[in-house]
Amino acid sequence: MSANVTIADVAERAGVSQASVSRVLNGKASVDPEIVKQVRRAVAELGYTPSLAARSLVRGRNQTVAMVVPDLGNPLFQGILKGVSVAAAADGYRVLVADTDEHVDDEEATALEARQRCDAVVLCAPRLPDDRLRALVARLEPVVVVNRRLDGAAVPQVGIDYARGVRELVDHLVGLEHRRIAVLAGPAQSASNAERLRGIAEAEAADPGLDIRVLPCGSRLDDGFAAADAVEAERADGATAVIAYNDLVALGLLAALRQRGVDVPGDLSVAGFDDIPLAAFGTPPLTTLSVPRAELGAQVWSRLRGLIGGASDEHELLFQPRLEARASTAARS
Amino acid sequence: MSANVTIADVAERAGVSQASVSRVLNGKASVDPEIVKQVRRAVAELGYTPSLAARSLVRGRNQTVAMVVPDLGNPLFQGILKGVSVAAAADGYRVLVADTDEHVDDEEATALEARQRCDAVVLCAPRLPDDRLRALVARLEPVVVVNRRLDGAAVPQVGIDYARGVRELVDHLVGLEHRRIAVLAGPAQSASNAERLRGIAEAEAADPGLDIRVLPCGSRLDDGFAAADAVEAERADGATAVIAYNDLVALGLLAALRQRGVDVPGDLSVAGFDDIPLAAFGTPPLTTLSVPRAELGAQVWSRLRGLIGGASDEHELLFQPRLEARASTAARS
DNA sequence: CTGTTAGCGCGTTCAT
DNA sequence: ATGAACGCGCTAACAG
Repeated sequence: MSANVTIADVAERAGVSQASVSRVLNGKASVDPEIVKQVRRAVAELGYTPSLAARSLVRGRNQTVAMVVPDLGNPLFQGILKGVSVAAAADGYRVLVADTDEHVDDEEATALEARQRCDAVVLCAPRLPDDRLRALVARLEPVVVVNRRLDGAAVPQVGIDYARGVRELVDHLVGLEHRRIAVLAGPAQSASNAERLRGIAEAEAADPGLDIRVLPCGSRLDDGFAAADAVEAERADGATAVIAYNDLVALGLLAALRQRGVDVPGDLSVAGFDDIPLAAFGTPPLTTLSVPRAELGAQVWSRLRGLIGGASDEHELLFQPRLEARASTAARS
Repeated sequence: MSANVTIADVAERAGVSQASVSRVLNGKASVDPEIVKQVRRAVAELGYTPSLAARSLVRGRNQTVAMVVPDLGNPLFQGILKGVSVAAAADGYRVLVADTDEHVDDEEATALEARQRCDAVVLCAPRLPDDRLRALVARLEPVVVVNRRLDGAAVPQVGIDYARGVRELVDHLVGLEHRRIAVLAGPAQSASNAERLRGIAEAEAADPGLDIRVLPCGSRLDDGFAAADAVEAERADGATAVIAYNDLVALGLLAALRQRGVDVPGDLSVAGFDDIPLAAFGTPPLTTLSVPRAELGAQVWSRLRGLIGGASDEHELLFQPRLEARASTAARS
């Protein structure tokens, strides 16, 4: 039905010109009420639907934006995607996902290719080196950079204040009498990892009584699971708490520790980051830093829409994570 | 740069006709090697990129497919999305996500709208009544239906054999001496829930010694958490094992049970469905039925590609879930 | 307020 | 093998 019906068919059926049909469809100029009625009727009878392809060609717009992520398996990006997705949908936009599958070197090509199909892009590229990212962003143009700060680029950025969050977490732990803390670091090139580490360094500098050791780890469940040996070594060495790169890592660690008979938080306190849905249902429920993923996604869309509309915006929006103290952290015994 | 360079610019620069440029770009007809060289050079110098909008208009194709899901937060759909996404990417296709956010009544409109933007659609609509789904599918045409069977529609379907899987699970439990089993049902209108229930009924019919009670529940973490009271009542009544609708529900239940001091699997065995990444890291590790989400996604793409290419295919592909016996189920004590 | 005309950028006949 | 011309379906000038 609606398949091959064109605006010409509607025009003919309604006995008017294509232009008039176009006008009533887009509500541009004012049209004689009688014609409007005719057109609407013809549209309904024919089951006409405008060709988005043709519309895209002439308008130079798709009503589609791309979201480039390193890994859709990461709950953080899932949440942001969902947030962007529903916010964009409310404005008649759809989102195309491009998962680079952690292949940093494909990121530029993927993003560029995605941009071609869309009016703008939401870029999550935590691993891409600064200079390459800056260059990329310039070619992507209507773009908002998510979850990493980028100086010297006239592009809106929305992210999470990891440094401040992690300091809050350290304070929480210190309040519970912990002094020797192990930190499970994320992927080495990850920007948000660097931010966390910066926060750690600041916390250490502010409180000389602190002894924090950073252990290389990763960003996924199994990374956390595999870090158990190293964590145990730290514990033998006096560590009483660990801050994991994110909740996935924390949950993986929790599983490995339980398997080893280590009691959390009795023997060791563990904290994560992100407050993924499962965090509250962990064993024990995980202390973590909550970030409003959906809200963040909505803000991303809001900025993107502005850019698409021709606005310029190079502000940075930093969400403050909120400490969610749960049972996995407790006073040092 | 590459922005407003058109094929005409390339043609002029190369001193040939647009048609020739088009030919070398698409490798359609054979072209003089010399011209090929000229064109390639011009393309490179100008940084020309074909307009996908124009191409879409003339070809009637997007190189984009839509995936409609009820909830992106569900790990099952995430996995399938990823599978479809990478498989499609290998063929130069991208995928558009349309999350209906569990609003069954928007499903048709959303799917139709998505279809307009794309060459085909992957439809996950577990709640839509059969007749509406059949009607919808006809209008979506190149479409593959995921995770639910649909009789009387000439459309490929790929899903999971929930009925058989759940019987396998029951067998597993029976092998562990369980006879009184509670089942936490999923959303009432969910097709895959019905399949599971069918499996349960078959298992019961085959083994008169079995006593299985179905409890209404849901599909999410908190549904499982909230079901703890009902489960405890069943346990008081003699139930020694529970089969949850999916892993999320099982994990939620596990958390609630732990909170109540119920030992799993000592006091009660618990099993889930889907084998989401976190299942193996649960406390205790969750016995579940593993479904190859990525592989399933790849198969979905393979079928979809066939349809786009004009093939017809109305076969049903049913993946057999594999039992993943872990610590959450044990012999009745 | 309406219809006519001219593109948007590309693929594709149809001659040559 | 190549180029000229047309059309995909729509919107936006421009007249009237």
